[in-house]
Amino acid sequence: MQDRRSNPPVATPSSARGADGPPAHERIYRDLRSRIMHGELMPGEHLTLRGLAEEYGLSMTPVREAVRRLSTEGALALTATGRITTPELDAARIEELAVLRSLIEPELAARALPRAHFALIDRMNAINSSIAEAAVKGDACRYIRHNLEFHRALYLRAQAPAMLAVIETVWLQLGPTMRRLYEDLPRQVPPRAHRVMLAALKAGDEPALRLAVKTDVTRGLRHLLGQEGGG
Amino acid sequence: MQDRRSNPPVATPSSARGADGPPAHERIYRDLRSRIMHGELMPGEHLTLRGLAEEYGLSMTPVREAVRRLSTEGALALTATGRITTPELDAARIEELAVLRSLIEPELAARALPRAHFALIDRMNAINSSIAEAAVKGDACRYIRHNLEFHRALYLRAQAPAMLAVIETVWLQLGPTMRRLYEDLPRQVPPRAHRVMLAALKAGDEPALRLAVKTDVTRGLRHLLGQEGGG
DNA sequence: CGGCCGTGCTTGTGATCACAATGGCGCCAT
DNA sequence: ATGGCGCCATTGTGATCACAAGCACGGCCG
Repeated sequence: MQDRRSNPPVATPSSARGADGPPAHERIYRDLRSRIMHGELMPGEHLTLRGLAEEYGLSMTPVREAVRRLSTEGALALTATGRITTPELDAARIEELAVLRSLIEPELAARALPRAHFALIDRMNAINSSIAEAAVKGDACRYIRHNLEFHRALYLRAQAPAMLAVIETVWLQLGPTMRRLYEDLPRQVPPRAHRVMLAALKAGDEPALRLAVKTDVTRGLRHLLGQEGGG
Repeated sequence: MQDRRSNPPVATPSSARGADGPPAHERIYRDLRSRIMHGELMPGEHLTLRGLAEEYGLSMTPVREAVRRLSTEGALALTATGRITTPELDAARIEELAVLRSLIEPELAARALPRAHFALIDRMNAINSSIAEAAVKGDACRYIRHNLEFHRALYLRAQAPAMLAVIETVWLQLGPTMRRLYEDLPRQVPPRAHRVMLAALKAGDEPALRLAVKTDVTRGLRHLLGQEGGG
């Protein structure tokens, strides 16, 4: 790229701030985080600070902060020498993360249950259709994105930001691996457990909801572990 | 501080690197994280990048990364304008974090149970004594530190790094609040549930262990919520 | 005497630079 | 032809600087 400034010593930071919204490092962080969580990056992919900085039209400083935050969350892995890659999870790690999902998500669902209006169920139904659509089109990224959106729409009603943050971190860590899964595997049936969840939601049946959520998560686990040898 | 270098343009980074161990930003991160998790900082305390930089004898750059990572983990709170404080948790947030503990820690304990040698139980007994000792001396920091050490010693045997990382993040968020709790409250009995945990461990009784862990965590919750109005 | 506003110090943000270590690649010797 | 070695480009690390937005304190006016 050309020099964006003619006077040698410094550049004007104000010129880069098109909008006064969130600061640059926050924007990179959110964008990268979303891309990783939704499986837009394959496991083992290499990233560089300068590459990302150029991609986002910024200097290394904010990029570094974003990358560091993401590596703390397990969304990115740093080699011993500090190189940045998207993580490759082994079977044990995947199992752990799936168990965390099965521990936390039923609780979130149960907390959301009393607050689940009809509008929410309608919305979840719509998302469910989008999932099926993405599955038919073989769009792995969209499939993952809508799948998580389905869960998040429900959990947002739980009024439990701390628990939601934790579970999103788990999703984040699973992001690249889920990408590989849905890339390789023939598309799974449009989610079956999701329909059970919706039924339990309508019926106000908490135990059934908890079980359905756990089943949904565990089903994904089996697939992830089943193909782990082939990766 | 005086200028550490006479030539004006740049300083030599090599002079600051006394040891070639972990990089500076990692050291600050770990140190700050430990201090926060173990309640060495009160809730609502103010920190500044330049202040921390001076305290650690570094520039703002690595400090910024450490602070950002910690704020991502919920160990530090940033005001809307970016000011850094140690978080003040409300009752709902505390309850959430306690529930997360009660969901995850029994699972970790159960996974550690088959691997719990005599040496581990001995060590946990010793830590338990240290807890009682700190309680008598009214040393809140040491009390918190040994209490977490007690749990961590057990959970390390679970061979579940991802789950351990998550629960440590929860501890981290509770750090300053626990500090305030143990500061105000008259010292609680030297942990009762810990003895039950040890008994269940010796007996190899998983359900009893799960219950004991959950009880230990929930007991802390009640105290935290009970005094929440007075903070 | 109290509330409002302006000014200045404080603080976070982002860019740039110098440096060291690493990883990759080609070259040379066997 | 292949394996080892050394050089160069790449990449992360940390320091420093310029800038803008705050917050606080003090002065001014009501």
